[in-house]
Amino acid sequence: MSSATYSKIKPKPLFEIIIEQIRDQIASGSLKPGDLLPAERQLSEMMGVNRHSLREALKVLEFLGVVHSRTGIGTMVNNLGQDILVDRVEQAASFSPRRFLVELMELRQAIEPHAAALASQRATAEDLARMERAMIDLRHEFEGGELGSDADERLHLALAAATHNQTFARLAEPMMAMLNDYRRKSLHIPGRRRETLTEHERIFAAVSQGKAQEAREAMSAHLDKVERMLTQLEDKEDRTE
Amino acid sequence: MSSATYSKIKPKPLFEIIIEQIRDQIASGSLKPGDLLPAERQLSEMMGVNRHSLREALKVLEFLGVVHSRTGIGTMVNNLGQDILVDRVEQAASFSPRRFLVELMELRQAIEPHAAALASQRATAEDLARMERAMIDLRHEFEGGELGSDADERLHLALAAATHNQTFARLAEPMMAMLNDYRRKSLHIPGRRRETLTEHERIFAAVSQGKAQEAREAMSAHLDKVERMLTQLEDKEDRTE
DNA sequence: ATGGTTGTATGGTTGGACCATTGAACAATG
DNA sequence: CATTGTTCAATGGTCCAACCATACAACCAT
Repeated sequence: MSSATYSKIKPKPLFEIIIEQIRDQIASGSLKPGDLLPAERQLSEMMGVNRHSLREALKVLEFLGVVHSRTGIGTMVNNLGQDILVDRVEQAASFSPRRFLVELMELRQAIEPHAAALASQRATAEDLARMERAMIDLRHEFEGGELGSDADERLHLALAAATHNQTFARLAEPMMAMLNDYRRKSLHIPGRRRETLTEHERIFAAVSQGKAQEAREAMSAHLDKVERMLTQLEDKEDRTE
Repeated sequence: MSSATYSKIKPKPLFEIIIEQIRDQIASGSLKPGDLLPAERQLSEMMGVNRHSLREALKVLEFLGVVHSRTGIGTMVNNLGQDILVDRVEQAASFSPRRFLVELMELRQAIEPHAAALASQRATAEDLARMERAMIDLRHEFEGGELGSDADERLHLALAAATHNQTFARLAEPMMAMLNDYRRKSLHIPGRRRETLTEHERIFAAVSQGKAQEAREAMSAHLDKVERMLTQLEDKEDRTE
């Protein structure tokens, strides 16, 4: 057997090449927000591709919000944000089976209580400060009538980071992102914000005091509540469909 | 001036409607990950739109990672959410190769006891049969003087599958695969095989009898032993390096 | 069994056509 | 002069119809 290794041959689809080319033009400043792209017929000829292939690329960019096309006018570069980068993670949940959300919550039930226990043993002063900052923000935003879903996520991520286990931290990030949609909805439920606050306070207290078992149980109880909210929300959506 | 208000009339582009339709099919479970979509020509006719309009939608979904098309085969639904999580675990290995084994074991400590508890509640006769087969093979291979690392891995994977949580099952695969090297080494330690066998028998017994708490503890105890073997082996390698 | 051949279904790409909308230029109207 | 209506060219939106390249299955030849 030969020891030579072979890499997969992957001819890049045309539309992806076109996407990159247009994205580069925007990134390099050749195409500034507000600029009008050349007409499709003209641009496709310049690129040496068919108009359809060009349109496939333009539709992707339009869906991502990078450009927007209007009949009779042309295709314009949006001024929205410099980061043209696509976050697959953000949209992953909405393009996944409903069942996946339930599975994700079960995974949280497995990981986060253990993470809380580890964090209670390993959290540095810096870790605790970051968690406390999220706690303070969460409390303020609730009192101010805001949702506080960002502070919620930051707290969980800070806890994952406090385990000083990079694998935990790297896993927690997409898990939280994929549950973002649902998190925002659940915080609209009456009384849920106050509950959320006390549950998080209990978790943070246990972690900062180094009580591993208490931290594990507090997190587990919190996730039980969250999972109950999830099924409750899903039932409501099913009825309105 | 009239007090009447007018809302902007915005006809949704065809390709966005198509995207939503396909996304709903996936979210509702009508299209499961791994499923093959109808052929473009066929699907476009079913939807009453042109093939090109359908392709504009498919290219967006493909760029987002929801779906992937291959010439001569068709267009298949991806496991976007699960893929992201699996990627994170695999990427973590490249970030901290040295301490990754330790981190991975901590992740197992979090996931597998929970998985064992879930499996004890949900395992079907088929699941138990698959686990038992792995148990029998493990016993036979040990008696025959073989390593039995394959049977070991199969048992853990079968347990993960028995949770009937596909995200657990998918995550277990790379975790087990990356531990394979170490597993073979540890089974060379004198007496380790007999220990492994009794530990696995205890786990299997608890799961097959539906004892969730017992299964959790048995798995946790097993992983404690494994982790101890791991650090022991690492120390030995460090001395010889 | 192994390897080559053929046929068919698939996505990839191209060309061309027509429609709907837009804005500008221009004419018609008061 | 200001307003309104008309025409016209350019643009994106949609559709129809091919042809190419790949993949797989079935069959055949060795």
